[in-house]
Amino acid sequence: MKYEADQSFPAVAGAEPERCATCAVRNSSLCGALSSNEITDLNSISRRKTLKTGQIFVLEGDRNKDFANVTQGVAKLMRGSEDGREQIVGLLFPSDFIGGPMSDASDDAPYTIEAVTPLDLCIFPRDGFEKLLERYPALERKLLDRTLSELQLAREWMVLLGRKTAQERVATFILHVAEKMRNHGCGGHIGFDLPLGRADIADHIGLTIETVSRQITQLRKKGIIDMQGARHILSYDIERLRSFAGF
Amino acid sequence: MKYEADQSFPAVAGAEPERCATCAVRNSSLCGALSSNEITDLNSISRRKTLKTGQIFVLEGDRNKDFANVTQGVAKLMRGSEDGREQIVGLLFPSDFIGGPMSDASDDAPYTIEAVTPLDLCIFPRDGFEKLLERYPALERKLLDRTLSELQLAREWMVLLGRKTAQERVATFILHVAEKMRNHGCGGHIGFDLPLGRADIADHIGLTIETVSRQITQLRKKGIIDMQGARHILSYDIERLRSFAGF
DNA sequence: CGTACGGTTGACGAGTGTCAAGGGTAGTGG
DNA sequence: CCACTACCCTTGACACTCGTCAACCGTACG
Repeated sequence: MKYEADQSFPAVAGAEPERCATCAVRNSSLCGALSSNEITDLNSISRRKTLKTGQIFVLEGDRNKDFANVTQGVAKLMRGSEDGREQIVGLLFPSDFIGGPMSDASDDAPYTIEAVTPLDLCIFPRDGFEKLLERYPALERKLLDRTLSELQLAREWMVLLGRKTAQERVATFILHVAEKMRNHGCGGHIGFDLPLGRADIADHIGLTIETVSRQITQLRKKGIIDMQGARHILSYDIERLRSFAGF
Repeated sequence: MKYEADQSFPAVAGAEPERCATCAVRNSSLCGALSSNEITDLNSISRRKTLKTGQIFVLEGDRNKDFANVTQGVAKLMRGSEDGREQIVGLLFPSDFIGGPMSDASDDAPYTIEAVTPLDLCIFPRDGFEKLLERYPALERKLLDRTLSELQLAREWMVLLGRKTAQERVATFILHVAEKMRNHGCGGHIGFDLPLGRADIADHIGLTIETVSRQITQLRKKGIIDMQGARHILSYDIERLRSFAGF
């Protein structure tokens, strides 16, 4: 694990910090709300960090002092119980934002965040970031937009968990990840590597490993999807797959 | 159904509009972010409306042109399929806000909103409200706070739907509503009327009417709760009830 | 080559859904 | 004021999906 903590790049007026200008999520993340000049302020309080697969960014219940952008990789947001039950309540892909100014509660982290692939983060200390939220309304507005989108997604997932069958859950999950990976090749077909193993898929869609495995097998036998190894998924007819995803 | 549409109260400088000053959710709703002077602007674009039980405010898929505050009563936020399956993704209590500036999608309503009790709303046209969001940063900040809280709640519900047993779901639901109704009498006991019938409870916690009914009976027989009629719930030992709610 | 880990498959059982009947309660009309 | 009706809730019997437990397979890695 390497730190590049507290490197602040003194800004040349009008010029954008190098590492922002070359950042993979410069425009798709929250940073897209900021001009080259404005982003200098954000860059000056940021530090980068890389996590290996399985490493934990924050642990449920810990004091959460940092926000972050995901610049590369995938992370899971999860909640667990003592008796071993676990629910993944969200996935974080590049350009997603971690944390929000929680006014209501203590600032304890409500969820554990863990890297499911190698993960690059751009981390901002809480205090500094909140000051910038006040200074730049466009930044706060973009955070609001993102939060609303996540709320809508969480509610779609409530429909999945509350009312869909095992088969529909798996089909919906595949379509969801395909969209997030932006790998749905133009012609209505998809092909990509699942970032999650069977256990994580199960914890995300409210099933067991075995049921997930069986349903994937079913979809294969029906010719809805094709697999190369356990992780690589292919589908040549997204519409057909979508018809298996329920409502 | 009565309208008091487009009554604008010309503001005396420094004075608060009458119907805001006497509003039950003046401080607990989004309006709490605004001073007496500022709220005059919001009042001038607002209109009141009362819905009877079962009436629909917006229908899933319809063009949603209004935002609103709930001033009295309870509404449900739901999503349904053609084949009759239905999931309630949220409940709206007094001081809750309806709608959000959805930047990403079309402005079609993603959910149906229906009154489950007589419902009083304070409605704002979308355009006017969004202008006020820009003019008053405190208003937008409060909307962000609220949205973050709802996101957290939605994710708690994902845990319920994904990993809890029928019994835990019912216990969690009771505790949740008790808290929302702010009727948990000081001494660790609660007593209140459920705003939802069994069918709506079932659609909210991802079960069937029959299973909900059976689990309530179970909790009664175990002495965890007591009931007077089908709607009024009593519990003299919240901690014990909480221990049945899972994690 | 052996071990470990993740994924698959099978047999079985538990928990919840489905179908059906019966009971309470509130509102309506005679 | 009482009976009738309609609706919601409860309860029972049974079916089925999905969870549990266990064995097996394939691949990666030492």
